[in-house]
Amino acid sequence: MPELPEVETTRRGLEPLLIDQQIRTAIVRNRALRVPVPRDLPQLLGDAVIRNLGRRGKYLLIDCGRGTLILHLGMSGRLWIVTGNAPAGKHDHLDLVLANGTVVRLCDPRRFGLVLWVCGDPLLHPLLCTIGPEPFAEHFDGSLLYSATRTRSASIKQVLMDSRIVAGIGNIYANEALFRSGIHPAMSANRIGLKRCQSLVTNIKKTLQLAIDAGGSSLRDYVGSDGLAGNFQNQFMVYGRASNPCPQCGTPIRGIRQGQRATFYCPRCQSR
DNA sequence: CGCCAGGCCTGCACGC
DNA sequence: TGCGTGCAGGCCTGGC
Repeated sequence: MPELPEVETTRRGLEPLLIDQQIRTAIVRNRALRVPVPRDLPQLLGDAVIRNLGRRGKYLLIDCGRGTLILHLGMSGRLWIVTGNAPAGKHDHLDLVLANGTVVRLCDPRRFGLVLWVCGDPLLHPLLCTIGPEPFAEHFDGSLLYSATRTRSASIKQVLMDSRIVAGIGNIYANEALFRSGIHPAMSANRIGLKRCQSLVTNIKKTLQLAIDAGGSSLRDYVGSDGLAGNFQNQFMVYGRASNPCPQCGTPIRGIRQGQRATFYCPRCQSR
């Protein structure tokens, strides 16, 4: 589920509650995520003080001084603050218990997420060191996307979802940004000119920002750290809207598949 | 029952 | 030879 806007919404929601707080312990109920949760997480985290809450692409980075807890929410993960004494459910695999009593809970029904502990620079971890520019970085601009795509004959949509090109863009936001730029998702990336790359970067930033402003998108199970659903799904132009009218021209939105993933576009507004 | 779902890694066959 | 590419499959549960 979570793409960059949902992870960022989670980060912002948790930040004020976690910064400078001491961790009492971690409760691991199920280690069987995509990568096994470290067995000794309670010892690694116990008494650590959270210095900073960061994000790289779709990864959440909890800086504990002596090391960093890296979380990825996979398709169905969610981090939330336990209110009251809510008993752990079937898919609540991990709790971080703070010294002040606050409990941060990781729920991930499909278990595609992961929890890692790294010492030293977390950005050097093999899973993070190949990630491309953050979409909001100033240096991520049209000319960078243009040069990064010259050798890529794959479709622009699949290239946008390649984290080595740009961080954090998944299926929803690739579809939405391409619509906003009027680019056909099946167009070969290396056939897109500089002007359109510039437009695409502008619309990637714009779409992600609008989604963050809306608290992310809530499909199926996603809710933010405060338990509230985001509502960017109400602003989807094309995603999930096959055969509904294009918001710009009224032509029915077309749904196709690209590399096992659902793609949605307007056949009139988006050209090759 | 089969199919679908927001992620991402691996391995394979293929063509240049 | 060695890329990049396009697939398929795997990791899981739940909803329709």
